[in-house]
Amino acid sequence: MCTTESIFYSNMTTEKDSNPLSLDNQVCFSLYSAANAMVRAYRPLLNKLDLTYPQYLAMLVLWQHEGISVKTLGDKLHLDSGTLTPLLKRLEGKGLISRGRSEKDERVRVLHITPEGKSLRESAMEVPELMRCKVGTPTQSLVQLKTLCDEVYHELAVEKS
Amino acid sequence: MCTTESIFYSNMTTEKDSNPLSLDNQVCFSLYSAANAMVRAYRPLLNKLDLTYPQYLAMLVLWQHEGISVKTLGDKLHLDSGTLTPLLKRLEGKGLISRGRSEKDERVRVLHITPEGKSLRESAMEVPELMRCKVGTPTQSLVQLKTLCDEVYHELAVEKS
DNA sequence: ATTGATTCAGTTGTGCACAATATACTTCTA
DNA sequence: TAGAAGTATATTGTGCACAACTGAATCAAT
Repeated sequence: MCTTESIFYSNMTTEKDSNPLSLDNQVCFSLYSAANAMVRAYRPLLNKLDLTYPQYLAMLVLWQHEGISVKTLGDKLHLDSGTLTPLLKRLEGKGLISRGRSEKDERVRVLHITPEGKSLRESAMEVPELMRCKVGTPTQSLVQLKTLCDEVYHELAVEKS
Repeated sequence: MCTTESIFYSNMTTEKDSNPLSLDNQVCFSLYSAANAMVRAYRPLLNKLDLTYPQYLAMLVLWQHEGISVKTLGDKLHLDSGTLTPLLKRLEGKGLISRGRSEKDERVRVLHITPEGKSLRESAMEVPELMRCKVGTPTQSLVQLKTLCDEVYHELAVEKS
């Protein structure tokens, strides 16, 4: 149940249009636009690695956790097999990973980094720094943004159970 | 040029892994996950209106601005014609909008709301409130989140020119 | 008026994101 | 241990998001 004490919008000035169906008042639209712009900004950097942003995210996890399953990867990235299976096939096609089978459980795919995948990590190391240069926003604000995004994510994700 | 004084990550604790290629340290991943979760949370609400989230956004603009062009709509939604043309055809297919031509300039499409589109606004009015109920996050935090998202968006969007 | 650049919308192709479903394998339980 | 229930991955279909490109209309500036 909800107290319905307030509507789902947020604008800074009280003078502005207070219509809840106005785009300017919607947090979600700002979130959506910022996320799109962010992926767009990554593109030229990741093109040099021949990776998309979701592929880059998958590689980040696999560089840290060798031999995990599709399920575990999906839990970490908050993505399902419908998204990951074709993405992982593309990474396999580029020779960056291998998609083996677990010996203990024939259902699970075990994901391994190839030597080429490993060596790509060197080029990827500079990406966070280059990306940081694109955003003039102070670091403290970015920390705050991350905290708020994580908060909203958990509010929306926990509710599923 | 960039001062490269800091890398593009942000974690709260100093004890944690400070690897810039760690998922836990990336603002962008939090932003990306929160945006995905948000669209997912809208889905059951918008299913009742037979709209997707981007379609809902387009309708929000068209309810407020009758007779605008695809270009103007794209400027407001930060989307291009490659995304909007098929989306608008789907809205037209549902009978919610009409896609006319400008008399002054034969290149531009003029978008109008149909009576059915207009009447859908009534049902849409409750969506922001229902959505607000899904997020326990205090309003003040959401205002802050919106401000930060808008800031990041402009940092990334202005750079294009 | 002619041409050269610009603008608007549309098309094509790729790659997510996800719902719904399928299939194969595993585990639980009677 | 046979069948039921559960789990892991894969498949199919829809709808974005965007890059790259096309074609038509308009504008600029002679």
